[in-house]
Amino acid sequence: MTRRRADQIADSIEEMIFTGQLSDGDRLDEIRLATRFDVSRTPVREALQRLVASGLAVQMPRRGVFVRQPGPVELVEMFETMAEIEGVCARLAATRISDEALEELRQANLRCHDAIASDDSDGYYRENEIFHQIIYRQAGNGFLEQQALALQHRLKPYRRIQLRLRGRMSQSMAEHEAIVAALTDGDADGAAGAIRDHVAVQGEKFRHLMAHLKTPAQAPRQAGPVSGIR
Amino acid sequence: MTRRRADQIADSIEEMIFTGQLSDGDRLDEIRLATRFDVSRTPVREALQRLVASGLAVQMPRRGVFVRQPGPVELVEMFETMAEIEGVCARLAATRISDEALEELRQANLRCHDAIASDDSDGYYRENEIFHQIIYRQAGNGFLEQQALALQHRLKPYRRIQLRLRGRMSQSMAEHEAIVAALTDGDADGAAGAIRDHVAVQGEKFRHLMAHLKTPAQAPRQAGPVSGIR
DNA sequence: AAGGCATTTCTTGTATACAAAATGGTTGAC
DNA sequence: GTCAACCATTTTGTATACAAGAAATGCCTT
Repeated sequence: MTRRRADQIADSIEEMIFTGQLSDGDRLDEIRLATRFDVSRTPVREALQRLVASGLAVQMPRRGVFVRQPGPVELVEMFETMAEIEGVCARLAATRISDEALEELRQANLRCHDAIASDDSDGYYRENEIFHQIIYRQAGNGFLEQQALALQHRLKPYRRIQLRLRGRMSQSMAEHEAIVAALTDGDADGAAGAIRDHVAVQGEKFRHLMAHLKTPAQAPRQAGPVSGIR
Repeated sequence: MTRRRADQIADSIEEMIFTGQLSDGDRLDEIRLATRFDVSRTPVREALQRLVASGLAVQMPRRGVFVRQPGPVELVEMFETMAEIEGVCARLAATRISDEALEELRQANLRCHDAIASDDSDGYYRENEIFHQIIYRQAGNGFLEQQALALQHRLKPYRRIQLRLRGRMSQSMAEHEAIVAALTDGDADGAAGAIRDHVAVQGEKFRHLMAHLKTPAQAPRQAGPVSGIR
């Protein structure tokens, strides 16, 4: 699978948005990006279209493409949606999951545990992601799985932050174990409720962090076309 | 909002895919499409990218873009996902819906009823869509609403078919009323279950139709690059 | 005659050139 | 001094030109 230039550029810009090098309202200047990546405008435009399609940017015809960071309200909505979708996955998985997958879940949990023990935040994050992805897959619905993966990817940068909270990792672990227990019992509603709360609490924690860490003075949604690339 | 040429082309091609003028595996020839729409390759390429992003086509680097009609398995998965997402919307809406929206639902149902009385399949289809969209909105989560709308749009051509089944419209009506009743009572689980079954049965009916109407001999997924545009 | 290799042709991906629209600044009128 | 209209500049959207990789064709060998 040969990767096209435009795809790499899209990933790079996405990374820049995730890491905050580009913030909400910044105009994505085609020419500037083109010189930056040492290509012509064409692949840059294709990359921008991909970002627009995935919701990371918005396009105003004849005006340009602008970074579109979700505000607090939308973030809460996205986390709620994630929680509900994961709930659906768990409910379906409860009746469809294989014994092997259950075992994989327990293994992933063990590795999560190890990561906590060695205070390995990155490691925990990675294994936690795998844990959830196993559940998506065990819902036995490839389309749903893709939707869940897409949303998980989109929320990645925001999920990461709240892991730093004191005790959050071990609390999260306990919730994982409750989820596995419900899935083992084939308790559809129990599993759905458990994972729903598990994800919802992430959103809640994140919301708290946002409110405390920085009060971005409710940055104007319709920010002016100020380029953030220097 | 000025519409760009590329967007119009994307919609046109989407329409061609929906109406079957383009079928699974057909290669979307840039030059042919460009001459057909009397534009250069550039806007055509942008349109194709949009189709790829929305899942209606797949791109094989350096090879081209091909129509990607979901097969029976994926369709079942998509309907199941739609049923679950609508279930989520209903469950959230049960505690959030306004009295005005409840009244709108009843009105939409009345119009559905009229459409059945006058044997107006198109009218029923339209009002039915509105009914569901009200529920999406009343979930009180704009992000979730967008997801639901996107999936509803994607399943449009397949939902339409099964309405032709004898008695399907009146059965569907009855289900609608059960949903409204549950929402009125604030019965979250009841509403979720009702609409989930309501949508799931659509998928089921569709599956039956597929199996009976035409057995397309399981068209090869990796169809050759034969252009379907004459 | 069949199979493999080289060449040719065709298509995608990228760069550049051009057109049209929007922004910004300047000038002029009131 | 302020507001509006006009012009210049910048930027998007589209067309065309060019490069590189893939498929197709034909030739040569066995």
